[in-house]
Amino acid sequence: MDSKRNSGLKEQILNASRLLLSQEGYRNFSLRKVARDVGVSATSVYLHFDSKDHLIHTLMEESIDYLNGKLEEVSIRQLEPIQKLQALAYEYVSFALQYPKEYQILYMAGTGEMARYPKDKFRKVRQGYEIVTRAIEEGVDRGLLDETQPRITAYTFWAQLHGVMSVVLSRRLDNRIDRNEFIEQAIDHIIYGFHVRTAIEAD
Amino acid sequence: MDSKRNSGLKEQILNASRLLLSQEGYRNFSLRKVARDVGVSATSVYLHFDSKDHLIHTLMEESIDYLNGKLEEVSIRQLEPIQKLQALAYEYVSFALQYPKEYQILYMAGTGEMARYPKDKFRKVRQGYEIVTRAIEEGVDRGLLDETQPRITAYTFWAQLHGVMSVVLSRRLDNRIDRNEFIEQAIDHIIYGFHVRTAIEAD
DNA sequence: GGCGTTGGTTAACGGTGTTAATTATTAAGT
DNA sequence: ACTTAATAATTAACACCGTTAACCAACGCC
Repeated sequence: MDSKRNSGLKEQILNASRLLLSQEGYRNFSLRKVARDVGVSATSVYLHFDSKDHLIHTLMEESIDYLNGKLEEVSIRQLEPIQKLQALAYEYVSFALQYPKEYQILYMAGTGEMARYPKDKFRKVRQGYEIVTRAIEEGVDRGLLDETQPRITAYTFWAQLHGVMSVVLSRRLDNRIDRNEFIEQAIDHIIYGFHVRTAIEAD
Repeated sequence: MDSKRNSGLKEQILNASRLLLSQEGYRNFSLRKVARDVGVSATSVYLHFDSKDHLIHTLMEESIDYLNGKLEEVSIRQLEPIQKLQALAYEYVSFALQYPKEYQILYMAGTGEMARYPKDKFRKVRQGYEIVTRAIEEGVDRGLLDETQPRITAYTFWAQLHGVMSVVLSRRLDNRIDRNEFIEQAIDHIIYGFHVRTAIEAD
């Protein structure tokens, strides 16, 4: 009925979903609302997505791909391992702050949505871990870090960051605390916790 | 129809809810299922709870109270600040591992449920932070820790722990990694990340 | 013309939270 | 013992949800 017959309905659905999901959360997110927002019948969503889950997972995958790209960019920069880890942390934080809708969709997901996330796409989820693991291994090789199991450390690193941003974005942060200061100190703590020998001796 | 007419229906509802919620997640949790499980009509739930949210929040509050109690116990023990922080961390982890159902209900909650959590009950949520903050302040006073803003550090501490357990319990942990080893190392990192003075010099 | 393919529709099914009206059961008062 | 009030539970209904099936309209192609 519009000028063009199908001016990227799929994209329209994704945009409306992104907005609705971040605004009203998973609980109040419904296909029928999405359909209403884009001015189309509810069942039309099924022309582009197999299910509500498929739609949500598409949204998640978008963000994962974007974030992975950003991390990869940082990863190939010629940086000292410690600075690289720091840069990775800030890149992650930047994504969360710059695209809160997208990040929230990811981090609001909770166990439920994650459990239903298709297994064959978990490769991408792991990609972030791989990048961090490589940076840590590099640090270990150069004698800057004393981590016996870089893979575990990578998980710890990621988990801590996730926890930090989870607190920041869910209003659980005491409002007497400045957000940026909190983030800076948190990242500082996380990096400092990685047994950085030279940093201590050099200071 | 049973022997006793109402043998703690409220408690039965809570038990069934705990189970269902942890097993099927928030997504597939429904009052009607709960009602069916306890063998009662769906609307009977409303005799004891104002809404689905109220039921869920009651469950959350239970766990928060329990955990706060455990943390308080640790807190009044006569321990050196560093050991106290470590003990608090392990208490938190123990709760998560010993009562995974309850912990999952809390940590699966995500932003949505948390946003709807009644404001006047957030005092209790903060209690955990207060306990950690006190421990850190004690460490600072005794010259054991070098933290300029204990409150921020407390939030960091908590956030990191949350992140770690979030990874552990949501199967996002690579299965080549031993769970306990991961947890130990993570806590080690977290504590070590707190600029610990004597620990470095004494070692 | 006829034909299938694409992009969309409406109708319907079983399930959901929640409310209103209704019935059974218990406790109290006199 | 009989009435009254409160309590505990029920059934019926509403509006919404994800999903499926059946249908319809426009287009390209022969």
